[in-house]
Amino acid sequence: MKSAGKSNPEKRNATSEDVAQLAGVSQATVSRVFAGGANVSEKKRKKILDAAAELEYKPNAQARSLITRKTMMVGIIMRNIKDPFYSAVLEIFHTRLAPLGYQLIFNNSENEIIEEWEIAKLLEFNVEGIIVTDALLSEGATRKLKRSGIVSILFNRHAEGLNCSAVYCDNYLAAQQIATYLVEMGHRTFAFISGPRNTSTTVDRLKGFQEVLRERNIKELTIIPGTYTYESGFKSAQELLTRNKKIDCIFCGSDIIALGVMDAARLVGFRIPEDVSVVGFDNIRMLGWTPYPLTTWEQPLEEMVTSTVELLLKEINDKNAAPRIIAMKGRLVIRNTVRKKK
Amino acid sequence: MKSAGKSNPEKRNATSEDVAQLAGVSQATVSRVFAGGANVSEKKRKKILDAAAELEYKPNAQARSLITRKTMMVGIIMRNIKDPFYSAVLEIFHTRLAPLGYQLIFNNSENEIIEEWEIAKLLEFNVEGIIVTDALLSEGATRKLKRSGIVSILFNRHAEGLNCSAVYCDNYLAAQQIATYLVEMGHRTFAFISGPRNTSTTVDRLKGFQEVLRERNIKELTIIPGTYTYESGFKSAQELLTRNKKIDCIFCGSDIIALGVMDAARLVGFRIPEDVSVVGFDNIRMLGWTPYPLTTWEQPLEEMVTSTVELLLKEINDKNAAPRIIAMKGRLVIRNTVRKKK
DNA sequence: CCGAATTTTGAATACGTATTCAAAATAGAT
DNA sequence: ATCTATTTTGAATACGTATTCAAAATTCGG
Repeated sequence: MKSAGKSNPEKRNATSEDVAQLAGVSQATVSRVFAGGANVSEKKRKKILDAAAELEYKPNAQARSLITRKTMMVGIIMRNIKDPFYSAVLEIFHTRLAPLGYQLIFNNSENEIIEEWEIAKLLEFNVEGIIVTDALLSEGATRKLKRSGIVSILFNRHAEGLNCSAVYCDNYLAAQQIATYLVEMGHRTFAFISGPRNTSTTVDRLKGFQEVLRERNIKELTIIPGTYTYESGFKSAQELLTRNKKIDCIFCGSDIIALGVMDAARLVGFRIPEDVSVVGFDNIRMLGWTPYPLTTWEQPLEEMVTSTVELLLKEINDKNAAPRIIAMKGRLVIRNTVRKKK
Repeated sequence: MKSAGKSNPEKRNATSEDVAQLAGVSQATVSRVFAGGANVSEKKRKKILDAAAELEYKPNAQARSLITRKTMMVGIIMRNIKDPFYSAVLEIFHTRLAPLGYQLIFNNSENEIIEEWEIAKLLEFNVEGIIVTDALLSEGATRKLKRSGIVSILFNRHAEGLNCSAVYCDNYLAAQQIATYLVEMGHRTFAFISGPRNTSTTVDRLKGFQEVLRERNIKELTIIPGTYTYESGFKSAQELLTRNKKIDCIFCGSDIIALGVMDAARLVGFRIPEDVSVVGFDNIRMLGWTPYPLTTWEQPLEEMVTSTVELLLKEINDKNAAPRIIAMKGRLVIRNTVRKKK
């Protein structure tokens, strides 16, 4: 005896052909109702919709995309999804793309540079675009994408020669403003606990920060590159503070790094901000939590995602559009980890 | 003048037909090479692979799925992606599914119960299965999925009548063991700051916890339902501790809740664990951070995801398989937020 | 070297839709 | 009622692949 119940596992989903038959029209007309909604008489439209409802018909996305050459799918490749900043990014991307009918194919990567093999599957699935967060695309990957007519956009990174659009927070400007603020608060000796060296993020921030220091003729800047993790921040701060006690202020490459820095500092006996000031970057939600009233730079998250999606759509609709690089501003959020020094 | 550069936007991707022509064979043979790898002579295979490489040919997933009736796509609907526990879950799902050739379509939802309209798009795209984390499927949605032959699996939830597979941590057992541990540590008055009431998660834990208390003839248990957020935990603890100072221990529905609880408690002047003990649930990575040395229940994350994927594949390959509900154990992780009371 | 068994191959077809083109139906003007 | 302009319709086709079926090529045993 077969398994009971009404569900018949052999039954195929209803097709537009089935609907057409039930409604007494041609398949073409059914298609018109579900595609453009082009000219079709009210009478038949109603019949078709009724038939479709009865059969629980829904258009087949694969068949449709075969003919329209639009898959309505976008790939997203993320590093660091465990960082709350990027969890939020993902959520917002979905919130923006879903109403437009786009599906989001999620991919994880550990790599600083996304290579061809990592996008191969997305190519087979003919995504219309690829969003890459916190990482770069290799030259090979970029070339392949371009040749396949697939739009790609870097989120929170940019690269000069790469011929690839990007949306990011203007780290140069941000670092300048942060540095200015810190100097005006009376700080003179600095450390920068950053993310990986040679990424645009780190380079730009360093440049902006150093520029201000140079103008003010301040020389004390220790640079410690690492990764964007709590552990990295913790370790770096521990080393820094035990070997050199004369740091006024630590500028961190991300909030998560800053949390590690704060915990390490406190563990070594430093009070924040009395003994050492700390500044973060991102303004993640956690900073509302009491142990971490971190002064930080807020990235305009929502706007960055909005711009990215706009750019994406624009390039999808005009494959000849030249790549654009959009820098967004952000703002300093002052909480309680920077002291006023006399 | 048109935009310069070699990329020709009108160029279509190479098809198996193109490859066939270049290699001097039939389209069918090309297909055989890329599909099953079925019988095809070494000589021709080589020719075909060379031609394919030259044309940068890759099979078209949509066309393929049309004929094979396998889309190699799985949908995942997540609540609470901002909770680090679930960020980790997502990452692991991708890590498990990618090597199997499955693409993961990410969806976000705020809802406790996923309704039909939220899965409609996934149905159009013919995903082979849907994973739902931390939420339930409505009856309508479940019925629709079943009728469309789409597998669905609840992750970290379960429901009796729903005829839907589930993988979750055995909350009943966990709560029992936690309660036993707490009682043996000398605690007598308890609060349970939980997630939403009426979810299996909360119900099971409450049942297990209460059972132990009943056995030991302990009556003091205050129950405060909320959501799985820091803010909810913070607020609940604040209320609880200002109105009733005689709580030995607070059992929290998730680690994130517990972090809010701890911060609130400290703010009100309670030391942890000297004045009040706190226990969490999940064992998120953040617990390695110094301010939060939380004793908690570790969910066997990796194993849970592994089981979910196994179940998924099994049901995809045998649509008649009866739904299974798998409860996994986990273990108590003792850190430093529960005191030994005399 | 021959016949049988086996492997390899290509022509044809199906998957489910959108679109083109010409025919049919309708509306509109007189 | 007649003729024209417009709207609505269906037959046919294309999208790019996997698979079936029968024919062609190869291998094998003696």
